[in-house]
Amino acid sequence: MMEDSPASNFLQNIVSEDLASGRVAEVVTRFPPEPNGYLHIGHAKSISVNFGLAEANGGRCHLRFDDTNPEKESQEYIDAIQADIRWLGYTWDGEVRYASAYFQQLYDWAVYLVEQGNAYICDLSPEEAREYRGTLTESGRNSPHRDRSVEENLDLLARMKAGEFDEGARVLRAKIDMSAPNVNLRDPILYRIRKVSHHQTGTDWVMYPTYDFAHGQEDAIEGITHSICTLEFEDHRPLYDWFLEHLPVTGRPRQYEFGRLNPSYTITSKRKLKQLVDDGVVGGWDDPRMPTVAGMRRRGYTPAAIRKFCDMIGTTRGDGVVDVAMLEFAIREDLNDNAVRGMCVLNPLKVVLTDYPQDKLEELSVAAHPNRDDLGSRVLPFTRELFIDADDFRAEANKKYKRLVLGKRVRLRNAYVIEADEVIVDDEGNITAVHAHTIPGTLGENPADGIKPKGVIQWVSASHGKRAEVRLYDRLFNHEAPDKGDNAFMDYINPDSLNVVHAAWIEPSLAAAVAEQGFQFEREGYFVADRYDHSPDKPVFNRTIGLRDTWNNG
RNA sequence: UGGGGUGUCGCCAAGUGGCAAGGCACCAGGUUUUGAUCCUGGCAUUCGGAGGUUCGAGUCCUCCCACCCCAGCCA
Repeated sequence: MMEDSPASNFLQNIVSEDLASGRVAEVVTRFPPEPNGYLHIGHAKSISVNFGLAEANGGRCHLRFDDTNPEKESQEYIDAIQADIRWLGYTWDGEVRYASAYFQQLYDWAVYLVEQGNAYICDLSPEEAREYRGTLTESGRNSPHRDRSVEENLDLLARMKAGEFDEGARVLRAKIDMSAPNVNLRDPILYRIRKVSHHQTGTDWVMYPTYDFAHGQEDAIEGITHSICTLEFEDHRPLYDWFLEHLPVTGRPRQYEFGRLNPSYTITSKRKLKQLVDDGVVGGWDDPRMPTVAGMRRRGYTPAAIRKFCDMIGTTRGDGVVDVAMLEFAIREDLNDNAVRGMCVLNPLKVVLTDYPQDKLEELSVAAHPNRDDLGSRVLPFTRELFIDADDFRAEANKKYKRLVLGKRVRLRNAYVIEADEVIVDDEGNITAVHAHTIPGTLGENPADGIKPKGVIQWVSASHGKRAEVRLYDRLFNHEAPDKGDNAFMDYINPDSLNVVHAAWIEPSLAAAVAEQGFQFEREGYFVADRYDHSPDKPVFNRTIGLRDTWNNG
């Protein structure tokens, strides 16, 4: 096995050079979510990049809540985000950090900027400010308040902090350049008045710093060396640097951007994900169909698979759409290697083995995994009456059909080869049962007469099997790029994204599964015992992902 | 004639002037008590386009084209 050296990517190259040249002695990164929603697959990528870069280079990674806009944030999100990061298997350095813990320092720096003549209080209304800002192709105009004296600005700023002004009445702005081609540099807003309680600081503040005035300084305070974000912040980098240059900060972090992850058939806009939750399209942020970390967890995806996927797709400055098939591959690979096997019949059809004694019971000991002896074995009760899947029987079929057919043989997985003799039909012509007989001596052996069955099917003892609820999930959207356009994503909801089988049959050992344990139900796919609803008395499994299926002309 | 980015196989992605890695997907075989796994083989005379420099260019230069981001008192 090759040593898994850190995947080569442009960020690793930068870090390597910085370490080699001595620009930094240690790599310190940070994952800085705003607690305004649950983490999704895109965040998982960012976490993988930030924690991964630190891990691979003997550095550290901080977890910092970028909580500068209390209106949309909450403690619920803070708790969920921490749980998700831990579940993914990452450990942040030291305590959890909060941008809000730096509010006083940030305010002091705002005062400093005013004193230096680099910031001013502006009384323009939001509408006026927009008008003064100009457009992408036309220069902006200076605010009429741009040349207030330092004294007046200091007084106004203090009164703003004291709560004398209404929301929207005034803002603090940096004095940069209203004609800058980069719109972010046209006297950006540093502070806005928001008379709302903050989940961390309560009512201590009535004004809050904007992302631009906070982020770089937070990084500097924490000694972050490489501040990694996504591409859309690229235009903010000049501003990020401007503050670091004009403020008496000690650290000198640098911002680098990489391309956002966009898996096909999924949405990664927090606003849209929230809408799915609020509109009841899904059961919640952790609905197994959601691309959230909590949703993927409940779906049965594993941390190892998610991390593998993040490594597979690389880290670049491109902004393409990654085929979800890659994510699915990572999930299947991990589960195939590690999940215990079991048998489950989703659409039961009774099979009566007419030659098998009514009261006979054989307890077959079979491998838990086809090529992992270390995973042990399980016991399968074999009896006269069994259930097989209705799709695995046909009165007649062509030779491509490798399952049970009247007058033909099939191997019952881990048990006997049987041959179908008769179809039992009810008054309306529906098949209610199949009568069959076993081929003697076929337990672990091929038929003595040399007539090998063409196929193998799963089964569950009708008398010893357990009932279970099985939730079959499929992709939430039936459009490759549902995120394109404004609200079109609601039109692309897959109406068949959830199909609940209320009375499936599972082999008895599966009922003992512990919540979140993953299995492969042979020939059906990978399933996980539901994190919340599963219990031995009332087993509930979620389909994580189907098996790869190349039998495409049934 | 606003600024900033990105363009290498259907998708992701190596490649940093020397003769186009790899993965996913797909196709064709083989093994198989899972139509799974596994194994073998196939899959870019060509790198957005056109010129140019060079013995030699995906890599350098010029021009052009396409797509993405930015005009929140969101992040």
